[in-house]
Amino acid sequence: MEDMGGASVQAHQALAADAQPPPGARGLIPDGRHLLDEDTFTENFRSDNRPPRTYLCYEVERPDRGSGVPLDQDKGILRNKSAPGPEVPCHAESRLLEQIQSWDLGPKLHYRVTCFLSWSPCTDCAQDMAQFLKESSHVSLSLFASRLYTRGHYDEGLRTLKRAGASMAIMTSREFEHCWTAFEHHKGNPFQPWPGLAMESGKFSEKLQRIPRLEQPGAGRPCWAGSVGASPEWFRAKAGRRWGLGGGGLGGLRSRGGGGFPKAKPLRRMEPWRHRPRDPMGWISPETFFFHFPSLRYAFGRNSCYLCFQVEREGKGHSSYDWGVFQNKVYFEAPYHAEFCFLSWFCDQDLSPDEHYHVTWFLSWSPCPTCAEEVVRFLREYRNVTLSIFTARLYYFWRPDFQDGLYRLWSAGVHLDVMSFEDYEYCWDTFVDHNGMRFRSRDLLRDNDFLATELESILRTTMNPLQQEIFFYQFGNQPRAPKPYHRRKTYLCYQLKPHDGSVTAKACLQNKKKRHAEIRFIDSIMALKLEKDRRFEITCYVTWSPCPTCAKELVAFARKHSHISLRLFASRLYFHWLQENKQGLKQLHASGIPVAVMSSLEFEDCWREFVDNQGKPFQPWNKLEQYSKNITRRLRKILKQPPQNDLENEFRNLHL
DNA sequence: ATTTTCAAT
Ligand SMILES: [Zn+2]
Repeated sequence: MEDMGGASVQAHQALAADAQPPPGARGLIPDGRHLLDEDTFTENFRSDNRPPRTYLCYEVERPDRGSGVPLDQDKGILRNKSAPGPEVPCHAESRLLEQIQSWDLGPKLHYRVTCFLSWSPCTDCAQDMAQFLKESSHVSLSLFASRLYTRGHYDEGLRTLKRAGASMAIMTSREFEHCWTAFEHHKGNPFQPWPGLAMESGKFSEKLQRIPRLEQPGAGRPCWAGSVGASPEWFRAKAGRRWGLGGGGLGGLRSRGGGGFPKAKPLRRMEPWRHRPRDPMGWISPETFFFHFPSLRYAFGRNSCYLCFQVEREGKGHSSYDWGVFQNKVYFEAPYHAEFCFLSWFCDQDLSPDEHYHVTWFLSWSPCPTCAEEVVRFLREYRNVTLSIFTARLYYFWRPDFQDGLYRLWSAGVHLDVMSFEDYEYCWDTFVDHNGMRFRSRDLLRDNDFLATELESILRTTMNPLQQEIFFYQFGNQPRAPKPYHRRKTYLCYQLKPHDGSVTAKACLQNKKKRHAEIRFIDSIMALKLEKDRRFEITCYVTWSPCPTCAKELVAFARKHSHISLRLFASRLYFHWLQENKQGLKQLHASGIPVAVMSSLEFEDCWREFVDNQGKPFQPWNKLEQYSKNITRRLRKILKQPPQNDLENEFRNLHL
């Protein structure tokens, strides 16, 4: 800047160094020193553009004329110089500092510099400017940025700059108009705000204000000559609706290498802030968090679901990070669960098969079976995506179909867990508009232990599908348990269908917490709240016939729910020589619950419906039929039935 | 606390 070129010449040099448009062809008006042409202004300052370069328009207010600022430099336009050649790259802000330092300023006088930047300063520039301000008490600096440049530790930079006394704000239409008038070769055309200006500007303002400890008490919005302290056009997003504002990065995950050059479009090509109806929002309010995220067993009134997500993207030699929040919503009158919103947004991103994506969800409700199915399908298709789900509460956790959904997620390799204290803290720090407030768990963890145990037992004992070895061992009808010896426990596989429809629910249950599988089965069916005026049929396959207590419970269940007809097939008879047990079986029969012994037909069906059979056909074990016949003979004796007859064959064929 | 529910699972 030692030459006498002035701002426009420097900018020309910058353009030349860029080797992009030939000097003078675009950008600055050749004979209008301090003016930008209309296209350049629009391209660089419109906040919905994201060009990989920075323009800086500055004005200096001097106490008097001739106080050290060269006449033609009290106002100027600078842009960064990128460095394809040997030159060291230089941000526009550095060039401004160099320029100011080249002036012969009177140390007793006061100078006010106002800058309008197309991108806010990067970390390094902000630090440099802060340093400069500390050394130059006779200069004050006001910055207006069209957009926040959010790479690296930009927030620290801005904080430092602010502490050094600079004032900072996002440009509103007032500032754009001022720039238009002062720096733009507008040929007399009035400034036309573009659609969405106020919103874009407001979003960046919010983001700027959210930088912790940025605002100093009493520090207001900066003024530039002529702004007369008019109230700025703060954009206020609708309550609870904020959109993510890319870049940056959060605790522990922020991208490194701040000050990369040139100021390029942020690495992430995912842009959740583009506002389409299914796009995510940014932060949620503390109220939302404390209402929607506590781990409660009885969660009254939580009629919606929040999904806070982060996406860690790892590619060759680079990685990036994205985050946001989804809420379930109705879109063209159709409801979409939050999970679905995420998936549809994510699949819309510019994904590369060469990169790996690790997705983490923090959910207020765990996924429903439909969403679980959707997720499983998604993971099958996107092999380079892994998913972790931390859920605050379990959605309909007592219902077998919902349990099954969770089990399927888990089987598909999803890391699934109930949110822990640390997860809550992380969510607070990352997704909540906490305004610097420290995390307090308050009631968030109230039923956390219960839910964690519940999930664990769902994943452990909701065995859908059954593993092959377990099926063979547990359902085997050998008189003695084959070696190596394991205890043969009760497994109950049930299949429910409406009389005139196809299967609507099925699951395999074990005893749990001293509740026999049969009782859990009754619980499961009750939880479905089946319509009373419709007829249903349930087939159960059990490894052991019911104990007397369970038999009684089943009888009571059948009496109470006459619209449900129930059939039982047992592989083996449980302590059938005991009078009590015999009695139970008789009672079942007497109350319209037929009990029969599983034959190869039933084993085959059980294999097909409940076992992770990997498409293989059922292979009967040695003497299966013979054992089955022996047990059948025993049962008939108990039930005082005549030997095998056609009636029984019909019964078997009826439901299969 | 046998009832909580991405409001219509
Ligand atoms: Zn769902």
